[in-house]
Amino acid sequence: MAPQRILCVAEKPSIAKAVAQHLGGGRFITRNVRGNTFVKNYEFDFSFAQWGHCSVTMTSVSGHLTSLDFADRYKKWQTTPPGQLFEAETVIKIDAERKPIADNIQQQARYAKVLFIWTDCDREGEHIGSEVREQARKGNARITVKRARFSNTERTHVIQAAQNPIELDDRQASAVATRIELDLRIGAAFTRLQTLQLQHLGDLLADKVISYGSCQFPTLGFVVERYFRVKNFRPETFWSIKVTYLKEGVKVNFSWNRVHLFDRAVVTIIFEKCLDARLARVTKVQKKPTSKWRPLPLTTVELQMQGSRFLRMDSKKVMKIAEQLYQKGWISYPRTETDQFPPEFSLRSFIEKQTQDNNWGAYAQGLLDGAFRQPRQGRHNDQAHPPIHPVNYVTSSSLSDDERRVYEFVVRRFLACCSEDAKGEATDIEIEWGEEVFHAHGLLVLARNYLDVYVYDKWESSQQLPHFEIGESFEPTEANMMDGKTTAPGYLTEPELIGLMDANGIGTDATMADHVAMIKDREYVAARPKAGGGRNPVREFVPTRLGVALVEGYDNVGLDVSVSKPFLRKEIELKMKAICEGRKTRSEVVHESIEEYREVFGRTQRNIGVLKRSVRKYVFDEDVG
DNA sequence: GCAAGGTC
Repeated sequence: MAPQRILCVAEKPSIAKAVAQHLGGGRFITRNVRGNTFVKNYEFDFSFAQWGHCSVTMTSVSGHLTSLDFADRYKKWQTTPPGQLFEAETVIKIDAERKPIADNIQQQARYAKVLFIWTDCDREGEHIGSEVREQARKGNARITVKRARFSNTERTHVIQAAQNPIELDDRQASAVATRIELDLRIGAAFTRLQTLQLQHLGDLLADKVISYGSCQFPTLGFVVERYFRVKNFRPETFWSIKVTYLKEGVKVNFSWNRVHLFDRAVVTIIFEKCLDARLARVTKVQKKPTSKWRPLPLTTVELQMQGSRFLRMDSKKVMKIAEQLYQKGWISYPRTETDQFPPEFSLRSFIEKQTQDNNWGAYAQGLLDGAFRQPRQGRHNDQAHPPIHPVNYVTSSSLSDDERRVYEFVVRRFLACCSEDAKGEATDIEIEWGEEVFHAHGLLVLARNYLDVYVYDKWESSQQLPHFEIGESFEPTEANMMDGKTTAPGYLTEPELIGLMDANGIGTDATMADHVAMIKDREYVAARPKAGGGRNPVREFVPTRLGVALVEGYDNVGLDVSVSKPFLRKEIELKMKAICEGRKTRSEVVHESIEEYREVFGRTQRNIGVLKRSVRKYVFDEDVG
């Protein structure tokens, strides 16, 4: 009897190849798929515990297979009232460039007994799996469907996954289908409404698409909120007391525990009392070991934040470069939320590969020779990908300048994770002078450890404090009452923006940089290098007049929750979770959310004058009273 | 001409 055929389908070609290599034991045939240069079919034999000795075809899709759009009759902006898009008929299509991939799955499924899905183990992966299943059933209605549970492509892990198939999670797939439908309906309805209404207010906006999206608007909202905090900032004068004491040739500066107060008279009285007391007395002398923790394993969000801070590129660029490095096999998959390495992960073999480098090779060797520490475990695990790490060594001469910087960051971060924390000794001295308490803090770095390789962190010894005894008294060498002014916050920087998006659940690791780029493309915000940032300034975002007009306009339309706030997106996220946990169904959530947004939409439409006035005021400098 | 999410 001929062996059973099994069709395996991964989310992307790289996973298909890695899995084929492990299951095929290095022996497999590669076949091209007509019409697509990336997707390949790998054929090999494998003995499954469940299905016996089988002939396997391992292939992949390339992300989502289908897309959702409105039926043709709703395509014309002029003839479809935007509000109709909340209930307009939608169609699921397979775009022309994905047709060959879909056809391949149909054909391969025809003689297969089992469809074994190897998409990423996250929500989107579950949905992509359901798209694959749909195609496979078109070729073979009776095909058995299973899915693999895996979170990395290490050999033993892959084999373990192959031998323990589980079921596709339809709840997760329908949570994603819900998100897709809501994003389309809400995004398209608001985009058409505001574009059609605002476009002809003046030449500056003519032919411009003024888009709305559940992610791009809150992203804009963060930038505008900070802008107003800067704009409305009024400096306040404060007063403080500073004490210095010259001992053993060291000038020790003591800071006031109250930091500063905003009442000059009060500080003057306090200061007088101190002077009257004349002698200050040492009340606390403490030396204790301290440490600066090594960084956590690298996630995408962290790569984007640190990258836009230290590598002279924006988050979108960092992701593009990381993607290239991944495609070439130098680093692992760059889109991950996981900040913990699996326990069986072969960290040492990846460290080993870095020992040949001129800059950090000796450090890597030092780790292998005994300095290695198991990385800290963060609290995130997407169950799909390990933290970002170097997988192969590449010399800097074979990389572009940008690639070299990102690769170097990934390597240094990885080596730092596998290192000991930096160790130091902290000295704290407290004095009482009059009724006030002042303190001095000193740091002595004893062992730099991870800092030697992770050049992005700074931790330096301070000036060494002289010896003090508890109870010792002295007359301060100098004491001054100082005044100062509170300073305005800065505009939102790119790492801050990425951090806010992450904290508020706006976008995913793979899309955050896109949303940031989108609000720039739409000319809602402008990016510029932060002043005083030296040779390597971080970028900061300032909203354009249009960006301010939109946010302020919506804030005044009379909505319970403005669309520029992250709240509405968060709600969709919670509802997706409810679907995943079986507490709600797709149709319930679509119905609820559409009704909710229809209300927001209706109110916006009725008060469209408010939005228009805001645009006239900010974009066209008109006096709107 | 709309979104956000995958991916090349």
